[in-house]
Amino acid sequence: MDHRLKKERQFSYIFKKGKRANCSLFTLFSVPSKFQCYKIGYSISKKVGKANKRNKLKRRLKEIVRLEKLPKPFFNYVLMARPGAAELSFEELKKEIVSLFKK
RNA sequence: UCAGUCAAGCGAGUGGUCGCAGUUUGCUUGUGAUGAGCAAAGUGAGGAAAGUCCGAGCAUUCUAAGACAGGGUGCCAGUUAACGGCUGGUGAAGGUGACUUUAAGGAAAGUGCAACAGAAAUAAACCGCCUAAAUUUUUUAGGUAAGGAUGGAAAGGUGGGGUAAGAGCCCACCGGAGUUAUGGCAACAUGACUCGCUCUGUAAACCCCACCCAAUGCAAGGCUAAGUAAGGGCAAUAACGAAGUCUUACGCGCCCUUCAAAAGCGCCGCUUGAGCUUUUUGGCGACAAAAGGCCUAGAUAGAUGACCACAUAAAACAGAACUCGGCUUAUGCAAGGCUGAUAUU
RNA sequence: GCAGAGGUGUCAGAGCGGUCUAAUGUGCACGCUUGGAAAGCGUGUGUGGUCAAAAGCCACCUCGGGUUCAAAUCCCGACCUCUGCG
Repeated sequence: MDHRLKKERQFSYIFKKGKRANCSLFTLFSVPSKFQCYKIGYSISKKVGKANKRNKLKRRLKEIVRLEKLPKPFFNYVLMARPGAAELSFEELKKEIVSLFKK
């Protein structure tokens, strides 16, 4: 099953209606859905860095989400990164994201 | 040893576990069409993938020819599919040198511009110098571009002769123009002879000359549904058609909306290509030719991450998006050659 | 991915080869006006270096080169910002 969000409309819907959870470098939007499988999208703006930095950050975020099994079923998420997020190491990222999902 | 200069080459290895994206094979299962799931095998970013600055392929615009406008290039020869690139030369400039840089045609086809300063800026008498006359403070007329002052630029330069004072007026050297000989494919170089030689700079100002260029970019464009479909508007020797303008030929009615959403990639274009590599041959070289071997990303919210081990395992700039050839910029290493200085032998 | 536009004092914005590089508005400071303010009027005002200070001089129109006697302006290269195209 594919757990990625891909459509422009879904992103704009979640940004509008979702509940926010903040920390210094990330924002998590969450919205309840009808389906059992969760969906998660990643939004990383150009201010974070150049193409290779954004790519690497996204891969790491995907890896953390996969290993820790954070998202609950019947929910859709968008994880947004702010400038500076690309400078963290893998372990630091892990702490940030886990605490964010607990909120 | 220090300083410099040229610069070949390399730029995250190997094995394992989990995870991601194509390909092939097998099994299961579908659509109007493309497909989807599971398992195994094997593959998976760069020297700049970047900037988008040039040049091509490829695709579309019914088609074709010409003129004007517009744009580009600009020493010579070669190289290439092509180029504004590259290679080898020539001239010029910089550096003690190795070496580096170079938009380097034409100002005698024409036009424009040259602020301020200065007497005068493309033609000249402000001061000065000399001669003559008047007057004896100086003024007037003429000669003169050697000196002063201004400027980025002042009428070829330096020295000597000459002269009332001066002046290519005359001479020597340098510079310039023309003719010619030799060498070179050529740019050009060297020499000889002639001419005393008015004619600033700017063409990265307009322009002239020579050569080249249609425009738009894979978000091009095509396929499935979907084509002689339905509706509306305009028009009759018209209008439309290469997308700036015009002419000629030629073709043909032209334009808009809706039926279709899933679907801003559902599928094709999409990776075998001016491809990579080894050897030999030709060439100073860029490069070319021949023979052998190889198949090496193809995504579409856009595939490479995490952990462990190997003696250490750390590291810059940085991520393909139709594809090539260059240029430019960012950046970690670095063999070796050469130059200058110092020291020792 | 492709195509295009721009960068000038604190801010906005003209100038697009030449006198002293920068009009105008805004902001800021001071003065006049007022019982006090606002508005209005007038004057001044970019940054850095040199200097004890003022005046003067020099440099700076995103940055680095080039053409020219002279460049914010013309040419080349970089950096940054913004816009359009399904």
